[in-house]
Amino acid sequence: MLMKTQVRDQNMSNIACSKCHTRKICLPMDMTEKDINDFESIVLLRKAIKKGNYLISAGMGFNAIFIIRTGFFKTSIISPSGQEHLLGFRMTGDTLGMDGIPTRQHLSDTVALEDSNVCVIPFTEIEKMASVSPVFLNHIFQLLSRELVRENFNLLMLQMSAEERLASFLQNLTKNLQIRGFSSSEVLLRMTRQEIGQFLGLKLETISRMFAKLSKSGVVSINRRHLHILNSAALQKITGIPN
Amino acid sequence: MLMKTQVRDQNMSNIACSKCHTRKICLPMDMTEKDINDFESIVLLRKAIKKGNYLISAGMGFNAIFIIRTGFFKTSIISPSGQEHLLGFRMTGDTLGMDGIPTRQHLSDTVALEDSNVCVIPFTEIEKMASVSPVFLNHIFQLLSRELVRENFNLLMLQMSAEERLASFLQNLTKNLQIRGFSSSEVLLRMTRQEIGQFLGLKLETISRMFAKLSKSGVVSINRRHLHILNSAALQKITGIPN
DNA sequence: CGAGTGATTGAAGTGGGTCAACCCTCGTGG
DNA sequence: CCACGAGGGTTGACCCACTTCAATCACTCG
Repeated sequence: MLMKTQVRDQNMSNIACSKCHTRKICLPMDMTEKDINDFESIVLLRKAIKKGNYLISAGMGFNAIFIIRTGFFKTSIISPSGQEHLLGFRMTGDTLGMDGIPTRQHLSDTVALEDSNVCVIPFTEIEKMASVSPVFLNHIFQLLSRELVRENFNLLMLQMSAEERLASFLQNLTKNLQIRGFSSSEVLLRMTRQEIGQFLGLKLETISRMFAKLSKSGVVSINRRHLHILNSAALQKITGIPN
Repeated sequence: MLMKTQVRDQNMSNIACSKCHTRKICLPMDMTEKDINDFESIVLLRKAIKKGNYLISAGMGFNAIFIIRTGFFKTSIISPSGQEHLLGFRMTGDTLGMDGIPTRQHLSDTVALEDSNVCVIPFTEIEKMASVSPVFLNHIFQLLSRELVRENFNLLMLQMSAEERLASFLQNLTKNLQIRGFSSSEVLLRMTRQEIGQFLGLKLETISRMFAKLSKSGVVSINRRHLHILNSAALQKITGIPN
């Protein structure tokens, strides 16, 4: 079933990580030319996901991890009480599906918020490669623990006030956009107020009000999904987190 | 400096994991006799930690992971605003210090809440063993992702009401005690109301009030640190999480 | 053009925070 | 052996940040 939706990319005879624009983000810094070639050889597939579609569903069997080439995703879980909670948003170069490693079963949903494109990396290949290349094994550890750091941060965020939460969300978002070479002052939000709220543990009305507040104080200007960061220093001041 | 506080256990000529009572919790199920013997050979040290002392400080260099033989710990981080937030409590058989793997530097503090005893496992040995034993490599993955699952759960918890948070804290605690063969109905709390609050994102007064509420409705009885779970089915009902 | 979804804004309600007083227990030292 | 102090816990009164409910607005897309 998975195979049916996977298609070999038509635009390239083979997948050249060494020439990919996300290289700097999805591969470890200290990989040699040879390491990269080895890695290329196990990234055999691309997969396109339309906006609104699931790349991963909770409970689904785990057999590959994904790296986002282009697009934007949200990851979420349904709480026992039936509410959806967002674990985070992922963009170009981010890894998806790591949470399936332990149990060989995915724990969370991953949905495309715009038409997207991912590389598919079979986990058996990853294991093989990790067992012969310490550099690569270390990279996998790094990826896993990057997740841990992210979640730690989210935990801290949930203890802040509504304004601080939204400010750190925006700070984080723009930092990630900047790292990837996108504009960090002019942003098209890919998610609804409701989704931001589900991520930050707030109601959509509160998100709207906090945007209004940040707007009134001249920190941002916002019109529906079009966001301008006018004063990123002020954002830092609100969160207390240096960039 | 680390060496100074590490002492070879005096009571045993060498450390026998195969005979240790925490074996079922800290080692993977599918380890062969040989695997266990190999593992034993790299667990060379024990370390005793007095109540109130740090086993790990944030920022400290990472070179070993620890497994709790006896005792009880809290792990915490200081937020940019200077507040202490608890990431969780750890008991017999739990692993400590995994968060240092990525950066080779610990991210959080770990403090003993009672006099405790841990096994010290040098990370270089773990890496060596992981590169030759797929079973062991897999175990390390399992441990890392167990952390991820735990944090996911904490995120969900922070979206619940005060009563629900305390109930799921108690549910979790008693489940863990039960797995380890302790009484799950009669518990001596190792932490203060303040620490429970720092973990659940609530103030200590709120914890006290919620204990009073659970007490009034006959779910628990509590006197300072002495807790009795009178109706664990009611706890489940409050959290909505089956056991 | 009209329906539907997402966003904004106001008014009223409430869960948990804040502040403060008081209690209990335990350890310490006169 | 008792007095004392300190730290942890409880409880009440009040407050406020966020939620809830509801009305209205603004795009977008059949």
